Amino acid sequence: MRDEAKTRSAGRPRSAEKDVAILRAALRLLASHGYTRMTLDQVAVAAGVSKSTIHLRWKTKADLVTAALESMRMVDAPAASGDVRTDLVAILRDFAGTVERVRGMALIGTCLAEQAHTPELLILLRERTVLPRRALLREVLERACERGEIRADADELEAAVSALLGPFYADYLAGRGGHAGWAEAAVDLVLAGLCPPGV
Amino acid sequence: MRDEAKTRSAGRPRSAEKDVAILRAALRLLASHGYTRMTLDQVAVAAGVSKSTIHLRWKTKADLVTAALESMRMVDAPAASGDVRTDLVAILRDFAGTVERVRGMALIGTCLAEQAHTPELLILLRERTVLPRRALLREVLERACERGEIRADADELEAAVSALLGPFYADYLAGRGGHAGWAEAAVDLVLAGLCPPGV
Amino acid sequence: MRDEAKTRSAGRPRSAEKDVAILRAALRLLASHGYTRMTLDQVAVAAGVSKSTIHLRWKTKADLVTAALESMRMVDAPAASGDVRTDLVAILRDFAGTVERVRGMALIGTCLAEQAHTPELLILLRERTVLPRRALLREVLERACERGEIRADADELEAAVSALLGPFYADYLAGRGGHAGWAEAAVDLVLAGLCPPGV
Amino acid sequence: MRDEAKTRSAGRPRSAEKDVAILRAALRLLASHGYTRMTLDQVAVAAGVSKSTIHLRWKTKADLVTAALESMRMVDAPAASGDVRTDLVAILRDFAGTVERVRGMALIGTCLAEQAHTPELLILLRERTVLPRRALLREVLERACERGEIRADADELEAAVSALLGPFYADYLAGRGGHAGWAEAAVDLVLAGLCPPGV
DNA sequence: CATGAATGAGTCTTCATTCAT
DNA sequence: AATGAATGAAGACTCATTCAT
Repeated sequence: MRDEAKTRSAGRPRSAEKDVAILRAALRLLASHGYTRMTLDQVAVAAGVSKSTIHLRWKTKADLVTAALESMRMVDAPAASGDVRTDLVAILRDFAGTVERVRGMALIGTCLAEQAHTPELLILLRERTVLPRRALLREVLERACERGEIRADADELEAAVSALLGPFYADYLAGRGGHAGWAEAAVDLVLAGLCPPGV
Repeated sequence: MRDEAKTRSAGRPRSAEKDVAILRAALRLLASHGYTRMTLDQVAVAAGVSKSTIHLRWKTKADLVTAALESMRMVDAPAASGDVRTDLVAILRDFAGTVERVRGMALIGTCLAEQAHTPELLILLRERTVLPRRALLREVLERACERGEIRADADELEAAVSALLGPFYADYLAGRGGHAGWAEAAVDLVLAGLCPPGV
Repeated sequence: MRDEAKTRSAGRPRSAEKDVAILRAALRLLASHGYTRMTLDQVAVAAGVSKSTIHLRWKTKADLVTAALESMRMVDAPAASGDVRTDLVAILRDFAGTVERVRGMALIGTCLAEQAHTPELLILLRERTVLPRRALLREVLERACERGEIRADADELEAAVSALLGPFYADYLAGRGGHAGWAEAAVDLVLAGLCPPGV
Repeated sequence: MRDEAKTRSAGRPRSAEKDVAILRAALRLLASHGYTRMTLDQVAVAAGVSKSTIHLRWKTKADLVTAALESMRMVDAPAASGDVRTDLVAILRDFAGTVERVRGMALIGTCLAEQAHTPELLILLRERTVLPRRALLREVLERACERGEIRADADELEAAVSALLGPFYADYLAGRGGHAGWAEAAVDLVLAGLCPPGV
């Protein structure tokens, strides 16, 4: 008999716990098995629900996976110290940590592999994880620009961001991922390239 | 009556043409559909052979794909001009061209996605394509080192190679892949970082 | 506070409008999709109620369909002119019209197809539609008998009724259903066969 | 190494026994369960093959059922005696016997019920069973026409055929199917209607 | 009463792999 | 050697039915 702003729709309310349980399970299985190998059965068992409960929320497997990717949250930005180098390194380390924690490379792999068949996956991954992380880095660089510590136009800033993140991917593919000091090396290289000539 | 490494057993010899046709078809389909979505039927049809003919040569699907990856050939190194910058840019451009031509990012994606299930894939990809390309780049850098144009130890050289290739991956994931000038920007950044202080 | 046959239990009375909406929807979907293909979801949507509301009234799908068939109403008998031929033709035409309007042949088909699994269906269809229609025809014939216009015993009358209706089914199955004049031809044939020898 | 007219295609030949076993099983199950209730599992078990073996021959369930219907063979025409009445009765009795033996009414029911969803079914049933039977009846009538025993144009002949077969369907639906003498009654009625006036 | 959520059994179809010719 | 048949083990999705609000 409560008449709140949001009028409760009739019937049994949909369990929010199950929502997140399903999405989490899907995301984890997606990373560990890949899109095609991940089965709805696995997700259902892992989430502790019936397969039909999944289908009640998402019509198809692609819908579920899409939603799972959409639900992905970037970890919060590391605290800014004000020092360019420190901040960039912090972001890159957090990035590497997150990728490792969520099996990010496998996730990226699935999205790349499915590009021809389910292009939404890569698009979503990009919007939810890649671009936000890049924005973080660019912001630090922009502020340094304003302070006159570095000099670069918009295009050069994008290139700098790619130069910061890129080595991580290249290292991973070369089998030398996770080696210490990669972040510092990348930051130093970029900052050296962007330092105003006179300094 | 060729006497090659493989000892010939009695009966009709296996057709070498079919070998390469199968491998080529597998590689192409692997890149376009991904490991799990690629079916042996598709490969058989594309190669113009029967499914059994494939199994006659490779016991399982994983074996076939492994072989296909093994058979992958790096394109020949671009001609060296002697100028560091020119040579590095040429290698990176050839790299980007090859990746695009063979749908390399999808191929990489499949190998990453299958890492938990079929780790040989990524290992093979690394050995056959990633590492050789890196060797090309490192060689150019090493020669420049010998000439005194740049200064770096072994570790720094590896890092430099990752800094050269990395932006390509980062750009791709950010949705800004294939934009002009990326190779030059990467090379300039790296060379700036490696130039001897006095110069 | 209606006091009908069905004893009212406490609480909100079941909506009679929903009853008929559900039954109507069920009947229509039964004819267009067949028993097994008709889903309760479709019925619920078509009737504008929830699936549970259906189950509240009828325990199972078979029960619902049975009730729907039971609720089927024969269209009223065409006005009798007193002339045998005219009246028979009128009944047959009305029959053909009804069958077409309610997709009767598909409905009959479902009942026949389900005979092994849900025999009530055919029984109900028979009682509610087939037999009443036959009674109409027999009545006309009986009156003609009393007037001495034709001569036949009970068995022969039943046979005559089958001879009147049968061509419709045979034509339908032969793909020549709905052709003009079938009713007249059937009536003429039957009347010719039943005419007293002396006439 | 036989070079016969039909060059044996390579590989293991497809088992003809399995072909007919599958088709027979499908037809039987179609009649007893109806199209939608019949499952490929049932067919596979009944035919003693694996489900995949069915799919190897027919892409979909509809294809299988269609093929089963196509494979249906009319029983051979009863021997002709030359006497119109005798021959017509013989055909009708054979018809009734066949319908009973193969659960024909259920089969017809399925085809009618599926009309909206799989119209091929009814079309096939018509071509394979209904029309051939009608042709048999019409032929007898036509010969009688030629001998001058009856008189009718093409349209009237078709109507006569429907008048012969129709009572069977009408009786069945009325619940009085299979009663003795129906065939004779139908034949007598039709012959009476077609006899030349002067006789 | 009425609704929407939740479920388990079931169905078609796909596919890597093994057999028979 | 090469082919096509045959198979068993899944997997996505549907649906009648039961629960909880």
